Parts: sequence; structure tokens; C-alpha cells
Amino acid sequence: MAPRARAYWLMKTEPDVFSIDDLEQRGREPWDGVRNYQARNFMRQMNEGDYVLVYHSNAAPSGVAGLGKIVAPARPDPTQFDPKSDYYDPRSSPEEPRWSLVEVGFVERFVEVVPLAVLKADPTLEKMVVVQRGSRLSVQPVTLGEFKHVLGLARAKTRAR
DNA sequence: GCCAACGTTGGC
DNA sequence: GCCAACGTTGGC
Repeated sequence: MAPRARAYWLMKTEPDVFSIDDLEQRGREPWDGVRNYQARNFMRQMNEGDYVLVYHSNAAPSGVAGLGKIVAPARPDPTQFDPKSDYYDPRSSPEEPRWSLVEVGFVERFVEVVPLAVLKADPTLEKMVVVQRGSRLSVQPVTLGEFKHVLGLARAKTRAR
């Protein structure tokens, strides 16, 4: 078996709820609560070792806050079965789970968030899903080129200080 | 807090 | 299967 190529992703989180700092403190986190089919389908394609740009949404500024890594592949998200959870889905069942989660491990917290405005102003990233108008997808694929370029932007800030 | 853009639901 | 109404996301 040829090793599967590593893939790259962007996952959004609201830092008021769960931030890159929270991920750093915990080390790894089950990424529960995703309730969008497209996002779920991307999570089901993820493999251990894939890298994740951790994106802060509804933040000041919104942008890429750090780097994570997939440490466990998709499995049923238990919150869908829990009537007390905000993410409870009465139409899902353990026999036929509708929603999945992956586990994300902490890799790196950027010195500064790379703001969405910077991504949008960068011609190299014009195809990136997160800069598209009205993009709401909370789990997105990222190309290797985009991934490297965003890391470069984050590191440029580090070197400049 | 506003609101544009989007995804989902459900009547027909 | 269409599409209006509704709820949500997320930038600003």
C-alpha cells in the first residue's frame, strides 16, 4: 500500500467558545458540533497526520490563529444523541449516526493571528475557500500551496519582530 | 447589533 | 421538484 498523501484543511472555531489557546492547553480536542453536510463530508475524508489551519471566526480580528493536526479520524459525534446538548439531533440515531467528529491535536499557536483581510488582499490566495464572498463552510480543504503560503505569512510576522 | 449570504425545511 | 420562509453564520 502506498502511503496516502497528507492533506490540508481549514477548520473554523469561535474563540469565545474554543480558541487556539484552549487547544494548546488541552493538547487535543474532539471537534464536535459540526452540523453541515459538506463540512461533515470533508471531515470523513481526513486522515491522521493531516494539517489543519485553525481559524478564529467572529473574532477581532478573524483569521488563522495557529496550526493543528488530525490525531483521530472521523467517528460518530456523541453530542448528536444527547438531548441536553446544544448539538442534539433528534433525527439521528446510534444505529444510523448522521454527524461525525475528528480529533484535532495542537501543533502551533501563531505569534499573531493572520487576519482574514490579509488573506483577502493576497493574490496568491484568491482561490482559497475562506476568502470567497459569503463563505460559511466551517471545514474546508486547503491546497498545499495555500497552506505553505499562510504559514509563510505567519512566520514573516515572527521574523519581523 | 446589523444584515447579507447561505443552507435547510416543508407546503404544495 | 420548486421555492418561500425561516434559521444560522460570520464579517463588519
